[in-house]
Amino acid sequence: MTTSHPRSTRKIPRRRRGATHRPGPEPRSAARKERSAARREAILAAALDEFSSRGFEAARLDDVAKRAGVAKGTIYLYFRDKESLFQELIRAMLTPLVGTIEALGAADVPINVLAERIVDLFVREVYETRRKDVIRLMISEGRRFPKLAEFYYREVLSRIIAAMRAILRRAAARGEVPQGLADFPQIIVAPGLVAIIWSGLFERFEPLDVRKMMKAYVELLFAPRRAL
Amino acid sequence: MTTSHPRSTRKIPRRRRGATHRPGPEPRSAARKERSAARREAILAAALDEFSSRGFEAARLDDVAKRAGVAKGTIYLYFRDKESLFQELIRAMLTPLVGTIEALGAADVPINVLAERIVDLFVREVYETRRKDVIRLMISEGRRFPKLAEFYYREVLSRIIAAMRAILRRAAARGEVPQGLADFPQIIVAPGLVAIIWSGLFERFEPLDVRKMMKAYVELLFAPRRAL
Amino acid sequence: MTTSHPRSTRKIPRRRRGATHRPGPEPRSAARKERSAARREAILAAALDEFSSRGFEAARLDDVAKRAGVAKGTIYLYFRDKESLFQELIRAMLTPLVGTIEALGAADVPINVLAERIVDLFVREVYETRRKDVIRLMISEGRRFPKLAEFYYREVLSRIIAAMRAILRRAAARGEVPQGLADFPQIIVAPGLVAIIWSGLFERFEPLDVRKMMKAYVELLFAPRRAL
Amino acid sequence: MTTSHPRSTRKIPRRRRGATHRPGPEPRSAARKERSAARREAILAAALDEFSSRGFEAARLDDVAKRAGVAKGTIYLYFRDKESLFQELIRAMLTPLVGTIEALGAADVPINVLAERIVDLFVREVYETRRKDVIRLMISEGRRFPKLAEFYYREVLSRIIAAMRAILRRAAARGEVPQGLADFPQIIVAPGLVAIIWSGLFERFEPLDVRKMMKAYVELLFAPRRAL
DNA sequence: GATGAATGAGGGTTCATTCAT
DNA sequence: TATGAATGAACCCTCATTCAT
Repeated sequence: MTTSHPRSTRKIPRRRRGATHRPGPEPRSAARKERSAARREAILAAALDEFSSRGFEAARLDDVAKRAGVAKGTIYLYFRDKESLFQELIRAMLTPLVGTIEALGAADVPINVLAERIVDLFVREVYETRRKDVIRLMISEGRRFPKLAEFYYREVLSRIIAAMRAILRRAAARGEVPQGLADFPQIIVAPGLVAIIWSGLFERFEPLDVRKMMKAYVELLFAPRRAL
Repeated sequence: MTTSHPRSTRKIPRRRRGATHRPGPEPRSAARKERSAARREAILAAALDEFSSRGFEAARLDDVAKRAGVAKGTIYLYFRDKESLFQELIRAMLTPLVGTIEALGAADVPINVLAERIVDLFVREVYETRRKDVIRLMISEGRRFPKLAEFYYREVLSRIIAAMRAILRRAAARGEVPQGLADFPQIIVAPGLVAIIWSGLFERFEPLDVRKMMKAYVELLFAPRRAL
Repeated sequence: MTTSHPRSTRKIPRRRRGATHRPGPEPRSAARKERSAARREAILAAALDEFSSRGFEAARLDDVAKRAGVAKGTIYLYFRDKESLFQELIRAMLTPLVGTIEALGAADVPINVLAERIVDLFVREVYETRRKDVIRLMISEGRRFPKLAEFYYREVLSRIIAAMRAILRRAAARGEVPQGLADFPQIIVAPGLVAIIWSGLFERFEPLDVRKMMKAYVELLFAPRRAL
Repeated sequence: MTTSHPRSTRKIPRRRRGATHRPGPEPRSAARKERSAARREAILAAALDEFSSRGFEAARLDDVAKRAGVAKGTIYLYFRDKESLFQELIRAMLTPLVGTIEALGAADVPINVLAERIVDLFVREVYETRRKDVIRLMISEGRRFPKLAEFYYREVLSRIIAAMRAILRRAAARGEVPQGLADFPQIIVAPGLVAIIWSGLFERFEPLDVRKMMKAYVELLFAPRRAL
């Protein structure tokens, strides 16, 4: 199952797309290459802004272009279409996370120390950056981009989960956490995700101190236990 | 042919969409009333399907109508516009939850017993029903409907949170959970939300046994502790 | 399924249609500027045709576009919406009239000479041109565009009336017309308007020789009088 | 030529109309007949209100029904469709005028006396009544209803014009007006029409005292002349 | 007759995408 | 490369008309 509905985002491409679309312009000189990369970045940044505040469908490439300081057509020099732009945006911002987390997980330290590091990483590298918005986008729009969800699962999530699982297994072996927990690493990241969702929807009614919440969570999880 | 662009004369739609829009046709006879209610339900059900699979913006009222077995115009007899349809959908399905949860929370039983009840409620009344989709919609689209988010916060979330807090305070008083937890009831519901998100995005890659996960979570949280 | 009807969350269109809407695309090169102006003219001309034969409401922008040889969306590059198109059409074509009439009125010649000139102006510059249709539109649709009516009154009519009044006062001072006439310059232009209305409605049953009618009118008005 | 455009108001009737449509319900008893006539009148009155304030296209039968205090479907018991309603409205209100004017014209009195009577008739029977609105409608919408224009020309205008012509010929024979005037009776009614148009468009900027204007006009036309 | 719920064609407007310059 | 004018498919919403009750 991809989506219950038979139609893709845009049923049939308006006009046939050339099969030879290059992922970006091929600049000759180093200066051009630099300028080109800068434009690409500008477009991605603008796209994040627009997608974040309006959602994928409602965001207008016109606005992205304006915000990026380029012409509408220029976007198409760097991205095949709106969907590509969206997907590349998510890929570009989430991919780097994996390595960092895997690296963290490799350290052989007590679970509560590790937990603190992970929380810190989450807050500094995700919650306090644009990555928060990207994850929110992934959560909100991912369902309609099965390919993207698949990529995200394969390249990001599954690896983070694997790292988590390894950590949890080691911790369980040491008696720091219950055995069964390694089966559900989702539990570990759940409050982080909820914080992201909360910040987007309800912050204005009831602010949330993420760091404090994460700390409370870690304490809850890894407080010394009587018998396991 | 040189005048500057004049502004539109009529800025206001011909008729103020009044606050008194009736929630549907007002049928005279009982038979009609029944039929009317059935249609309303059919439209809401169809809308949930379409909104769920495509998202609010991308969903087409044409498809909603087709799926509900009515003409496009009929939708407008029951809902003012697409947005109203969306919001009523969410309100109608989430509002009833509150009472049930508050009722549960009133019972003065040990936290792990209560937790089990709540998990059961969540699985049966949310996760295994269309409410799961509605919550997913709320998460995905809520940002672009501030009024809806506010309604949801005020009428649903804040009351659920209050109930949770009460439960957690009682549990903390008994030494069942750490003191600080009552400050972050979000922690308690986090895995439930994550399960909902997961089911929408990654179920097909890696199925999730919610009941088991929730059980693991409850065990983790409320396992007997050494010292708090 | 019982909540009262919620109001729409987003009451304001995504983007305020600003006061700074440009009157058309802003072409860089001279060639483009020319082409752009030509398109604008083509759209206005087509719009006049369609509005004239169908009326504002019944006219379809699709037909305007087809007649102008552009795509439907192109219209929106030059005009904010259907109403703007209509209003600009009227403004653009009627504004230039004022200067000409005021200039005519400045000449200090006997009333019957002046009258002849005005009649000639009316026939050549209005009755035998598209301006006749524009005035007919103004008469037919003006009621539903109060802003347009106001503009028309302020920028066109009141000035024409002022010019007429000046002329009539001078003529009255010379004993060429009764004193009271200056209070009702509408009387002077009445047959012209009636000719325009007639041409639209009854020409096919009974053609009207405007020039002759206007001549008869002038003779009637300004024939030498016994005593005033 | 009917209209320059090839399409009628509604290209093709949505569904075939029965050829046997009766112009109104056929009530059995006198009471019913009365009630039926009253409804018809109510609908016509409501239609006049709505058509007058919005124009034919923009007026909604829903509003007409509401204003008339009947259901939407009821209108179709009395009139074939929106267009019929419009046309019958105009016919019903303008037809009675003819007799009155013809009667007036039959009196053999000096032109200025007659003129005064006609002015009085116009003000009391047209300008100060709903007939003013009907004439305004005829002027505004007539172009798109060639059949109606034809009816109006044949049944109303041509007869009024004939009456006017007879009057003017008699007056010319007496030397009261120039010979040529009988060729253009439109001139006589022109200020009346202009007053109607003015009242709809510009009254709020500059009120017009019709009676005074008509009086000024009559004086202008029929003041004793030196030589004709 | 009278009702008003239901229909569905129609049209204004938007916006992703293209392409001439 | 970059631009932005132009395109036209798509979609929300309206409302004349029908017809079951």
